[in-house]
Amino acid sequence: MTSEEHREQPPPSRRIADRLRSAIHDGDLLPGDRLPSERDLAQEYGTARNTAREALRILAEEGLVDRRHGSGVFVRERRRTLRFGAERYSRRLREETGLSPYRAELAKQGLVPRVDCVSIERVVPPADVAERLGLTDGASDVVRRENWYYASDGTNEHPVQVGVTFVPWAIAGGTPLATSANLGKGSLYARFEDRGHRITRSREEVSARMPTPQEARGLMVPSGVPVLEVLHTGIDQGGRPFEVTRFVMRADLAALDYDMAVEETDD
Amino acid sequence: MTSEEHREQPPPSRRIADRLRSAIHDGDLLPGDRLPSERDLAQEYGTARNTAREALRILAEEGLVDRRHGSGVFVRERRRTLRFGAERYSRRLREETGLSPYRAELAKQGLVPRVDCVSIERVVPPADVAERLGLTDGASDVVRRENWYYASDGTNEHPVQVGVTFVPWAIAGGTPLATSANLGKGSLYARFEDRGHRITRSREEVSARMPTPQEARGLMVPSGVPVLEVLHTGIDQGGRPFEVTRFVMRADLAALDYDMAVEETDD
DNA sequence: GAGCACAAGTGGCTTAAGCCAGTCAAAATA
DNA sequence: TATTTTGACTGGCTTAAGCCACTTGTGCTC
Repeated sequence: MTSEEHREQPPPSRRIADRLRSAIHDGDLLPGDRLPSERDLAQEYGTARNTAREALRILAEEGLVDRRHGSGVFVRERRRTLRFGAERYSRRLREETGLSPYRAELAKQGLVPRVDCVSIERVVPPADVAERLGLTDGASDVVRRENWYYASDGTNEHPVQVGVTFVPWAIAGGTPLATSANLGKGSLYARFEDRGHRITRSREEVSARMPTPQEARGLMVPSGVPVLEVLHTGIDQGGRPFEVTRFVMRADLAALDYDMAVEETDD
Repeated sequence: MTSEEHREQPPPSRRIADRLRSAIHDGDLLPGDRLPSERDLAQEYGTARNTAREALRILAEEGLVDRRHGSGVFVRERRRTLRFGAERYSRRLREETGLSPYRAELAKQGLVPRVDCVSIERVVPPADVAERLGLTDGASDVVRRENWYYASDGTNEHPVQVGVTFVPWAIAGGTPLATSANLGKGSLYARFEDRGHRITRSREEVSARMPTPQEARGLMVPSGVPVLEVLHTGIDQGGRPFEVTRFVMRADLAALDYDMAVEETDD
């Protein structure tokens, strides 16, 4: 080995990506701005078009830019995110507004909600759901309700999340929960109260991952945007779980707020 | 338009990716298995190597496979995730074990924790942090403590998360909080109690995104894995915020558990 | 003025070829 | 036997060229 300093420098595609990333962070490129075209970048840096293309792909993977076929590559706009917290299960909120948690949350932020109940079925629940509902086995079928949630700012409507709710047949059977897309005033949790289950605790297991191709299509998740997955368990006044919902939400449009007492009392 | 059915079929790279993805989901390829090499795939599907390469890149972006230079592409192993919940701030847990929340959490799961306090500085806090601490402006500097958290299963150690804690100088000044990496028995929250701030509420704002290049390097985040970002605010018995911590954690190694009372009482 | 056709420009995707760098096991060597 | 060397194989990255599909603005036509 000679005495020369071997300054490990990144490959050309990385260097181009680094420079563009800096320009975005420094404000030289503002949200909504168009980046130079692949062909222009290639010429500017003296590389092949594929190399410039690779640089843009890196930025797209990081979620910094949007690539629009036929139109160009644009600095991604920072969207206002919806914030969902546990207070959305509050009966007070429900009674004051008569709205479902999702509708109440969007109303607070001046957005127009739309919820689409795409299916109601009687099924055997997935293992993790059955476990949380305390259904050991056998006659353990549940009602599965799949809802799609959209938000509109007046001009554009985006899908925000999917929620799949599982309710033991013992609770849902013979009620609108098992049959009706429209659950009436107060929505889901009001119907549970009708059946004697008042939500008093909420357990939420939160994780994040990249969307599956189906999720990416369905939620129109842009590249470089993960999803938040929330496995929510509703627990009634008797400490019994009565409902499990799996939410999958676009992480660029939604976030979660939790405001909790730090417990010193119980175990 | 003629009468022929125009079955929109995906490009070759997608088709290869789809087949490999199915093989993974169906269990034909198990976690840890090696996928065919780029050159083999290209030959098998009669495409250029770059096309096979693109297929593997798609799977890597989805977080399904690990690419190891010189070695091959492997189905990613499902890791056991650490679950962090609000009960980790409990004084009971602290007093029983004498451990910091992180150490207590890992101990419960039989893993070996390591925490590295890499810097303690007096700085002007970022705007979002200052806002949550109720610092309007002026003499609003804080102590900034940066901690790196690792987990080891006995053979391999992984970085799990970074936590950057901000404490108003009015609270931290002249205490170990402002100077010492090792905070002694009970760690951080015990020291706050020494100063008269007992944590009674915890506000956590949870979001997810792709890591920045620095984060990806520092946390060794594999491709196709997002990070969870948690902005945590500690609130004392008087309802005053006394500490804000921004956690950035690998979403493949960690998740969040929240178990909360649904509030009917206060506003 | 409204509508349409077209052309220029953009990203999407592929090919075929090549060189580089990391890995790993087999073979050669001490 | 223990160590080193070597070479085959792996992914990393680039080039140069080409065709396709989508978008958009321009200018023409009715």
